[in-house]
Amino acid sequence: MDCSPETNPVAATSSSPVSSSPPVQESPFSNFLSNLTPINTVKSESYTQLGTFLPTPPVVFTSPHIDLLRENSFLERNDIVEAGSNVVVYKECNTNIVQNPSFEKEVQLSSASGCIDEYLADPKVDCTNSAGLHLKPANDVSQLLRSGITVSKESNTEVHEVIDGSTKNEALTSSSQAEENMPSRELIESTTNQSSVKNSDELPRFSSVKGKESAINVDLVSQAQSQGQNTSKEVSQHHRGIRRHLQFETAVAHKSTTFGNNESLWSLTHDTANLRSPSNLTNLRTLASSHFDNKAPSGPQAVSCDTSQLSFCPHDSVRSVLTGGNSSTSAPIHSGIGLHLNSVSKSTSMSSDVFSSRKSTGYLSTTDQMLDHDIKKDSSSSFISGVPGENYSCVGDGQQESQSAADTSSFTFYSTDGMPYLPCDSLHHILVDQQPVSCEVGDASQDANKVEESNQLSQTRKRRKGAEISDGCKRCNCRKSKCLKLYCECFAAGVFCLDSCACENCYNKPEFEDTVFDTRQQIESRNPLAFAPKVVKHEIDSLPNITEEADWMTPSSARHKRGCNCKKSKCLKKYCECYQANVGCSGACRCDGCQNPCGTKADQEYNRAEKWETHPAEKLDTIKGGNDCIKAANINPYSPSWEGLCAISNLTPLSHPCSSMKVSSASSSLRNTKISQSHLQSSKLQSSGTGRFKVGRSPVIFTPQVYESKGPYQLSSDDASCERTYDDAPEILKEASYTTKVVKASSPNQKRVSPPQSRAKKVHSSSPRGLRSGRKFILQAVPSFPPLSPYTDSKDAINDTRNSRKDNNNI
DNA sequence: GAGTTTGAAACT
DNA sequence: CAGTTTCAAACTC
Repeated sequence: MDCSPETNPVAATSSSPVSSSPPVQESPFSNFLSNLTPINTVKSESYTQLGTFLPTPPVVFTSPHIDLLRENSFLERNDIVEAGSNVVVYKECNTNIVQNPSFEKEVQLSSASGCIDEYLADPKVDCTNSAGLHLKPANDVSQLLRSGITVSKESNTEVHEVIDGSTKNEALTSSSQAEENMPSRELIESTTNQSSVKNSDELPRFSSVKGKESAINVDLVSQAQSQGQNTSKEVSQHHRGIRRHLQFETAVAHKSTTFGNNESLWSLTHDTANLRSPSNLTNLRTLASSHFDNKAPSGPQAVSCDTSQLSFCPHDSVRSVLTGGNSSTSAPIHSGIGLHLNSVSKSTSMSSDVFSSRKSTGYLSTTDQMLDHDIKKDSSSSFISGVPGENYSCVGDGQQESQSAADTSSFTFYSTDGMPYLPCDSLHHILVDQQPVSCEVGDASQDANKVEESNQLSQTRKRRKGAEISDGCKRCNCRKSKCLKLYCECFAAGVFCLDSCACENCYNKPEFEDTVFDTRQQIESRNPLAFAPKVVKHEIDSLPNITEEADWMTPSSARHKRGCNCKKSKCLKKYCECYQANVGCSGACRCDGCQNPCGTKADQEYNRAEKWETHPAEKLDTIKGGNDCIKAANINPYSPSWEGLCAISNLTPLSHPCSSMKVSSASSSLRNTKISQSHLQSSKLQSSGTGRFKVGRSPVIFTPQVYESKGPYQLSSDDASCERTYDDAPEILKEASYTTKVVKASSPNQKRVSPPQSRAKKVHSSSPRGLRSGRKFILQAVPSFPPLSPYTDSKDAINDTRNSRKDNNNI
């Protein structure tokens, strides 16, 4: 696209070009490193002390994974194994990857933005050191790396020497183990080599965009994985694709910040809820990668977690950091990226069959995809969040799909709001389907044919009007919005537009990263939930002590967050977002003549009302209005706040589909913070208001379209609840969230299940008639999650009544 | 493929 | 906050 930065609509706030790199030898980085304490000398007991040095809390792996971790060299460097303990404390590099310049500005203060760079720059710089480097000007390493990037291949050696020398730590530099397990050096070499291959046009991109060093590094890593001799074009495209991936990584890294030290999020105990943590995802990916490296054929049993729960909300983490939130709620950015990168690099040698194996397992990570495509030499990273029940679409690079064999492309999986739940397998299919095109390399004639076919397919797809493509991938077709408004599906999903998009004058590209994020910030300032998933799936079947509620909840009680506003489509066409998402309309909808096959608004309202009528006790705590209450309550049934109440401990931000930026949250912006339930409760109950989140840039934009959340009190890690709490969310949302808790606290049969706190007391009991009184409701008293299905518990008579009312409503 | 319809997003 | 406009996807032909 002819998008020149000069015409940047938003502002050319962007990126301050990075001028020439300072002489490497003069970088203060050297002196800084020289003072670092060798990580290996750190004992577990000194974590407290270390904590002051390392903002990143230790990562705790449960014993079942210790061997695995060891086996995969995850523990070799910075890990601390407590003797006689089943817990391995893996001290993770506090890699705050801030690819996003916008975030970088914010995060640098409290995080080691340069950590990842350093980590990459010198494999011998362990995490501890890296973590400590947060004190260091973030640009130092970046500058070093830039220097390495910009220097010719011949100078790579010199660069490395400089870097190594800068550490002045023989222990760090001489460790063959580190060398072996931390192929960063190789990566650097490879990347620098590649950089030498880049044409002159590429270099400026690497070095001129502020805050992109990390992304660049990761890009380089990815490139290094499989690319030995890539053409400049390949590098360029690949780079672009990776950047998308990196955004996600960033989000992941930031997201992890929100996890408390003691939380088991990092325990790789098949805790699906944990997978919602980007950090976990990262680790899992890493683990999976590593695991596959060694045991590819055996499948990802080690990572048998349900990736479907993955969701990301980078914002939260970053904001938490920025706000200097307390450690309990906003742990220092904790990324695990180091591991990830490490594994990535280690996975460079992965064969495609390994990927096939992974794909078959249902666990596909960014790493997997990245590796997969790297192996194919034509793809860039992508992120997949196999969220069961979550719709993901692949925002793919048409070129990739069509030209993958010959050209580099990137793709990103989105979770589309409109699609039915797409199991991980679906994603696999997508990838696998692509594989034949992109993977099979060998026969020249075949390749040529495939390329031709791919090109044809690509053109066909690109011409196709509409975003969705047969493969489930989406691409926008924006013409006037510059892809910087929510009109743009890509932008809304938190992903960059792809080359395959048919958009015009597109600014939603990595080149305009700053613009994109600025715009996002603006939008979020108007509507903090703008990039939140539109649809969330709320499963309460597993609600402890509230099992009966499951009876009146549909198996997948997903609902559109805001509800639709259809007037003419009767919610029978994809114009309707609810219909598009395969979710029933709810009281939040303002649709007319709703005939949504997944459930009409009337059904929803009736069910809810019926339930409450059947169980007036609940009304005592929650009702103060009539049906309006229901509607009002439904306004935010899936709001982050609401979700946060459901399972604060299991926050799951998602941002873009297949989970990607249509698992986005990327950012989406999704600012999901994993906050201890107790904390959240207390904060909520304390009248909230504390700005746990600040609307800021979303590092990564992954906005899963469908969130799955479970009961508020389900702390089980098995439950993936997506809880997002937005302190900056409208008060109404907070209140709604609160009310949800109140409602959940009551079982249908009037069994009170330890209501959240005394706040419920504030809710005045209302007469049983309150529900239908028609009075204006009080949001705080309204349950936010209406029953999606008939309250089976309500007996047949009720059902009969319901049917009759339904008929009336239809009339 | 062009044109229309639709409803979300953006604007006022 | 409501009404209007803009926008792009969905849809129709």
